[in-house]
Amino acid sequence: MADVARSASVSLQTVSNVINAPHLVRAETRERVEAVIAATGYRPLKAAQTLRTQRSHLIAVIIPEPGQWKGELHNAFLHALTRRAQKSGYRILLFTAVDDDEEIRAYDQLLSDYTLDAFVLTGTHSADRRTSWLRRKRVPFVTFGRPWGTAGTHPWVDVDGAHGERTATEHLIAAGHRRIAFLGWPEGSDVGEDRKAGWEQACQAAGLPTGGRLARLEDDLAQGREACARLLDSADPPTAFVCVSDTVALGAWTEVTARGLVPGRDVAVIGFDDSTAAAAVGLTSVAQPLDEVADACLVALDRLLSPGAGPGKRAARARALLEPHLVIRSSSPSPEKRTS
Amino acid sequence: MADVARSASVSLQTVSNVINAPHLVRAETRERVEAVIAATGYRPLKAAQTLRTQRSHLIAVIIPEPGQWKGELHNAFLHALTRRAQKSGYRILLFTAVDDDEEIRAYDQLLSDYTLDAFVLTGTHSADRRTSWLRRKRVPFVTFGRPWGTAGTHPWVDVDGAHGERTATEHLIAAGHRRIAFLGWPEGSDVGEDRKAGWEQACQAAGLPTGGRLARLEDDLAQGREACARLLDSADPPTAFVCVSDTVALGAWTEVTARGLVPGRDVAVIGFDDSTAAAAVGLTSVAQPLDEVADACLVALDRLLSPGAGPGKRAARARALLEPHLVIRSSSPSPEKRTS
DNA sequence: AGCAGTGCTTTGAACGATCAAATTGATCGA
DNA sequence: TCGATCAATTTGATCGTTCAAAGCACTGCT
Repeated sequence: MADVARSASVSLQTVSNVINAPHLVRAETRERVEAVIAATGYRPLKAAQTLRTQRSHLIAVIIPEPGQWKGELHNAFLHALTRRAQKSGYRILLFTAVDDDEEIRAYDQLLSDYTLDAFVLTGTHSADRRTSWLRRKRVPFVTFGRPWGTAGTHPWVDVDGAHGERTATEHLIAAGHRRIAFLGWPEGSDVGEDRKAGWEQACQAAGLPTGGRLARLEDDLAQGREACARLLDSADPPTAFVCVSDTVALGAWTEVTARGLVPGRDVAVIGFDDSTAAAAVGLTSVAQPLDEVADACLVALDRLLSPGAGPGKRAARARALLEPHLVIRSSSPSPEKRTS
Repeated sequence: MADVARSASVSLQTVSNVINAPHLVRAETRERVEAVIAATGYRPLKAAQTLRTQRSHLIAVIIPEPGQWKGELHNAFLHALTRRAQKSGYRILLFTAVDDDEEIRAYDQLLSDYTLDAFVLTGTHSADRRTSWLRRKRVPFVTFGRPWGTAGTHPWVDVDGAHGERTATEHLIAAGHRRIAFLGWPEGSDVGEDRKAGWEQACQAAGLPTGGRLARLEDDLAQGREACARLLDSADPPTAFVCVSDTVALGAWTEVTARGLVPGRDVAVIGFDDSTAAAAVGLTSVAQPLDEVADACLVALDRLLSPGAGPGKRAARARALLEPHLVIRSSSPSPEKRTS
């Protein structure tokens, strides 16, 4: 910076102003300084800025144990977030933790070591200790996931699971399906119940019964296959399966295939999350708009971190409920067939 | 830090010494300072240390486009790396790039903004511009992946793919298989050829022919399934398939299942990478020891970053070729059957 | 007594940036 | 002509830490 100042015959502060408050500098001077900056490739050192301003431009995000919180989705989210953050001059810092308490301890460490600007949390659930801890410490954060059942609210971004499953179910109904089953998770999962509700809503709106068409199982391929088999062997077998996840849907897909039936022609199957496995076997799936999620997260953080967002006034609280979209593949009717 | 110094009635420098060079401080004094540190929970600010020492304790790693370089594996690697780095007081910083040139530009940005300690590269290939660029800039780095065909060497860690496939093939031979096929990638992939070589070695050692038992295809489930079908329909069908990846293996698994055959009983299938999909369907697979890889990466970096590793003397160059291990599931003979 | 050596601790400067306040030079109305 | 106002720029202090050099007791040797 001293070099730039000398070359442009101005003081250090003027160089700083050209970068951080260009309106304070006369156009002529500014251009001269900018030319030198461009010529030398000067970029301010984050460490020095951080020391002075208490801003690191770092955002910490957890990287979960592989296999937890559906690794592939989190991975895609991390990617989208990293890309989007980069565009706003932020960077993503990783950390690990096996449970919420360890995660809180990780927050504490990160905050005292690095001078973090914010956190992005994933996998929120009811009575989430993490959000209350962060709120108490007045640390800016956004969650990917609604504050399920929690009273205190905070900026969040989420994907409307109910809307996704409703769309999936309506897609099947439009193609003539009348006996549509739902393969869901056990009770107690906020996300799971939300997705189930979408299926119910669509069925009820079309006057289709849901009784006896709901199976609850762990997020496991084998259990999905088994549940699918059970329903297919029942007195009144469904012609379509809407599933709470791709894992479960792939189980159903496997069972259908193993019976010599063709998914999409004989029995329809729809999953959730649009995993690579779904794409590989041609499974129709509800895709989360992760780029939009990442975008909304950073917009919320920008608002939180920009001056004016003091702890006193919490202006427009950012909440974004985004709509997923259906990726139609061979395991469900193609849109053209919607002639019924 | 000033608070600690005052409470312990010592100077700032002594507090610093207690933390960074305890041997310089008298035991009595040290204990007094340590007590105050413990009581106040003081931790030095990274930003200030970085400014002074030019060390950020930050390691940058790419997070690839989802679907590239087999996302799930990279994700698991990132997790292992994050955990291991945390243990050594380092943190992982993410960045994205779509190709090598953009990646190099990202290096440049990261280096001038943050004061990075090192990079960890993945997916090395022959004539890799990234490694030469980093070497030229004298930036410390380790690669997960051998410097395929490159003359200049640098610290690297890799998994012995040939050893993995050899082990897989020997496992099948020990169980009595004599007609073992290999589903591999097209020529030109260093990793692919390495894995193929393992299968060849095992076959040759056992006097089994490999001619006509090799299929080359893209890393795609459908192509894996197709190649499997072609071989099964040939005049001399194989009884077992060793595959270059889980994706391909799952294709073969699907084809076997669709024919009403039972994987592991009628036809054996073995994949590579031990993905969650493999675990879900019970596919035997070669697992990369990612914890060990992460460990070796950090050991190498520690050596690179510790004093004494000046650019002049490059003491013991770190290279680690780690052995993967076979995770035996239902799609291949169980070890007990090894009675033949 | 004087001087070098050793062990422990303190002092002053520096890392690279920004903030707050001071300075300079115009412009302008009274 | 003089002070007031305003825009553009500079000066001095500061963020929290570590480095380099110095200071201060002792000890031991001559």
